[in-house]
Amino acid sequence: MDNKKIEKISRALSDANRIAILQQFKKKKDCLYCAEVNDLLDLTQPSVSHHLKQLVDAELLLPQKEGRNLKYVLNQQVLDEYIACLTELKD
Amino acid sequence: MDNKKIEKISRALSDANRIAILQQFKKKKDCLYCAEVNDLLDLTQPSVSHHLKQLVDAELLLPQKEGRNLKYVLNQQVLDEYIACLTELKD
DNA sequence: CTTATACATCGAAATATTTGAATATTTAAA
DNA sequence: TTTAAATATTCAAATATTTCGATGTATAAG
Repeated sequence: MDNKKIEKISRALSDANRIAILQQFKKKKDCLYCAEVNDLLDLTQPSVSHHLKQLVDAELLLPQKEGRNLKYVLNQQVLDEYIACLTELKD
Repeated sequence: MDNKKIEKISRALSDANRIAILQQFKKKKDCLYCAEVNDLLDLTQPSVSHHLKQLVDAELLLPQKEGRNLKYVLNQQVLDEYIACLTELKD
């Protein structure tokens, strides 16, 4: 993972709303629907869409269309790689 | 570690210059001097000072004065706690 | 085919971040 | 005690991010 990617993922994680989205996966084990995120956050739909886009662009979330709905799953591999880079900082 | 802290650390990590500073510890194993960071980055002294402040405010770096000089050490404990929070996201 | 639902995009305002010139502060050296 | 060196602070400009209203697009339902 290069520094540009580390920077992008870090930026995606640097917002309270986006952290809340990711933590919601702990409660809804496998996946989260876009509509559920709209209910979770105290923001308008375009703002939620913006935050989800940051997480998808960082590849922390993988989107899957289901008709009119959008389902997200956590990208554990990218998260693992990011954690590995941080672990390397510790020598 | 609460979400505010996760947010602050993530933001501190979301900049190419600050990532470069942290990675420099891999080469200079124990500590880094402020002057070394000024040499490392292609920025003016006030800008470097700003970036170091972000890292210190996030407690990723611990500053130690040495006369006129300033020495930084990596705060491995905070880094470990941050990594632990990210690991928890994976269920 | 028309309408409703789910989500995305655009545009603009508000806010935050990054940067550097100028200057201040602290401490060591002369 | 004057001067020089290392770092911090202030201020303003440039840029980026966040937010939301308005609107667009895709798909399902009637």
